[in-house]
Parts: sequence; structure tokens; C-alpha cells
Amino acid sequence: MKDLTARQQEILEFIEHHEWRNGFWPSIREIQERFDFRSTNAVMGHLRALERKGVLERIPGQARTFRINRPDDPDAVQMPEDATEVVDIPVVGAIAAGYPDRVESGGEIGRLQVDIASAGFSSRRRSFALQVRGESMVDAEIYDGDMVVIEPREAKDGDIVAALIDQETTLKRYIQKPGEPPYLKAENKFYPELHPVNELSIQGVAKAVVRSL
Amino acid sequence: MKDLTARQQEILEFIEHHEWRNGFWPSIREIQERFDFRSTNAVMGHLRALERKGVLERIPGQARTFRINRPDDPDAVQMPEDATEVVDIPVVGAIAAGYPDRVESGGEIGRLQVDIASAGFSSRRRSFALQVRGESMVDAEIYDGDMVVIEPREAKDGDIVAALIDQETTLKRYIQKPGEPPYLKAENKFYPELHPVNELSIQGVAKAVVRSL
DNA sequence: TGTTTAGGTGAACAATTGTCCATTGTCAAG
DNA sequence: CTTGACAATGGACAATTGTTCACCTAAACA
Repeated sequence: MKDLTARQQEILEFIEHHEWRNGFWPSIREIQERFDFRSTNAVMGHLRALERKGVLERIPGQARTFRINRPDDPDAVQMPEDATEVVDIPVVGAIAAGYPDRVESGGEIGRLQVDIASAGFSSRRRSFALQVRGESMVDAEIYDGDMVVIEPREAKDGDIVAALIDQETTLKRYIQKPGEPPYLKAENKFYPELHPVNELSIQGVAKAVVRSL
Repeated sequence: MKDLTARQQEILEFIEHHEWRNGFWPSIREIQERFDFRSTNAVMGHLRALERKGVLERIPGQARTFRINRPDDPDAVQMPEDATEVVDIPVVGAIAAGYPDRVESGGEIGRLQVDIASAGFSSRRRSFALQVRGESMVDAEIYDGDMVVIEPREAKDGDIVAALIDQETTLKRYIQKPGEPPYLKAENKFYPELHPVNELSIQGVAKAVVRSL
């Protein structure tokens, strides 16, 4: 593909950007306005050049009918190399007993995909997401309805963990001071629950919170 | 939301399908042809009904400028058969001036993928994520370092919006009471900032929060 | 020096496209 | 029986939008 001039690149980017922002393509005169051209023909020249170089297609005579030939996938924004690994996470409401992967398929609410680079996950682990009920973690800024991504691993002091208490999975802060037995603590100063730790009951450590607004 | 009639559903599906296949929206007369209407006004009637029911938006007088409000419930969305439709979102830190709302490739921190069903997104491309700096939204439970998913669209009263203030993108609460001019408000009772609204400066509405723990 | 290419002005034109008016018919609810 | 929502016809109009012609400047080039 021939190289684009700086100006042609600008035009192309504006067209792409307009579509991305508004959901539809710009008209010639909208491009003209953006670049303060005094003539629509300035735009026409650039469009012809872009078509000649094969990066752009149009349907003659029809309004706002662009088609951009992106080098890669036409629709998807191109993925940077470091973002190829994506964690695919089942979202579960409450886990009655056992591990989340033993939960029957009906217990799955939805799925969540989070890129490793942006959230720092290790993809190899069997992560899952848990929908929070109740106010027991409000002091850790986790609220009713939030989804918390859990990564199965051993907890260390200060971690927020998903733990099985009374046949139900709940979020608690894991406290382990040197020389003392560890315990679990709810992060709500109005309901300061404390629980002894059964090591087997800890299902994993919270790595991220996702909240729909 | 009111239910659509069978005919309205057909029209809507054709519009969506057309965009899916061609990359741009159909004109009124293209819809007319598809349904063998003898008058464009038949199409107009359906479009008005769809707008009235809130599933469709248009820009009056402008060609091929549809915007479809996909319902949030996953059942109603019957786009293509690939059920793994995922919103692929660039994560940006701060957005500099120049192109106020443009995400330059260098400014990309990472990438976030959120499944539509779990987060209730309506658009599959135009969203982006913004990393929050500062404490201006702590009373809305959004904290320093959180990532906020922004969907470009017009704000309504009570929305949390990403707005360009002093060449910098910030999160604010959008307040618009009937009969009063709208304004922006920081959600922090210790720093109760207020800003007048420049309509052009609103980049989008916050749809979700993602926080790494 | 002449020629090509990129970039642009200005005005006019024609096709596309959205909009509106008046009317007709069906059907279900009140 | 009337009313209102839904669906559609037919024609006209006006705004939007793409297209073209003639002409200009500057830089690159051979």
C-alpha cells in the first residue's frame, strides 16, 4: 500500500473517528468544516487520493457510505501484542458449596472478560467472578451488586478473600498477624463480624471489582 | 419500554442488518425498497414509532444517521449468532487537547474486554475506558486508579459523565433540573466543585467501573 | 524550464434523501 | 358506534449531500 501524506492521514483519521464516536460516517461538508476548508472540493481531492491508494472505498453518489480498508480485522480494533491473553471468567451469584467449577451451568449469571495487562491477572488460574450481596465490604469500597473477580490461591495478610461461611460464599478481609491465628473480618464498621479461618474454606483472593453504573 | 409490533421489529432488524452487512446505515428509500412500500411515508411512520418507543434515534434532516438503542437484556438482543460478543475497549489515561475526544494510539494504557451481558452495554464499538485520577468522585464510590468505561452518548440528569474541563478529561455528575441550565458537579463533599456545562465538552456517560485490587 | 503532484478556492449543478400533506383501510378497545 | 393505534398510498417539496468545472499556489523533479 502506498504511503499516505500527513494531510491524508488526518482526513482518514477524522473519518474513522467520526464513525467511532457517532456510529455513522461524516458527510463531505462535515469533513470540510472540521478542516476549515472553503471548498468541498478540497475534501473531494483527498477522498479521491485515499480511494486511489486503496485505503478507502465509497459508493458514488450515496451519502455517508464510506468503507475503510483497515490492514487487519475490519471491525475489531487491533489488539496490541501484550493484550492477546484474555481471561474468560464465569460470573456466579452465590456458591452453595464446593468450588465454583463444580457449580452446575445454571448457576452462571454471565461472563466477564478482562485483559491481563489492565488488571494483572494470571490467566492460567481458574478465576471466577462473584456478585456481591450485602454491605459487609463497604469499607473496602465494595458495594452491593458489584462483581468481584476471584483468583484461586492462598491468601496473605490484608487480602480480600472469597470464603465459604455457613454454606455460602462471602467476601471478607483476611488477617494474619505473626504469631497469631488468622481470622476473617467483614469490612463494615457497623457490623464488625469476625470469623475463625478454616483453611479449606478460602476459595480465592479478590483481584478486581467490576461495577455496572 | 413498550413492545414493538411485528412490522416495527422487521424494520428495526433490517436497519441493524444493513449496518452489519454494509458498514453504514440505510436510507429511507432503501428501507422502502426492501419492504416494497409504494411510499417513503410508510417508512417514516415506522421510524417515528420506533423513535417514540425509544429503540431508535436519528438526526433530523441528515442522511443515514441512525442510532440504535439496544435493550440491555440479553434475550432481546439477537444480533449475529456469535454469542461471544465482547466489547473491546481501549484504556486511556488522560486525553490531551487537540482532538479533545480522540484516543491517540500512544495514549493507550491497556485494553479491557467486558462481555455485553454482564455489564449491559449497548454499543459494541464506541466505548472507551478512562483511568481515574484524584478523589473528585469518591462519594459516588469511584476512587483514584479505578477504570471507568465510557460510552459516548448524550447525558441525562444524574449520569456520571466524562467531561473536558481545562484541557483535561474528568469525571463529574451531570445535573439537569427542568427549567434550569445544566451543570457538572464533583462527587466529593469536601471539594464540592461546580462547573457550567459546555455541551460539546461531554465525552460520554460512565457505564461501569473496573478496579484492580 | 516545463511537468507532475499535493493541496486548495469558488461557484454551480444534480442526485440523493428526509419531510410533510391529504387520504384510505383494518382492527381492537371502550 | 366511535375512537385511536397501526399500516400504507401518492405526490410534492426542500434540505442535504455528492459531483464537477475552471482556476490557483507551491514544492518536487528531471
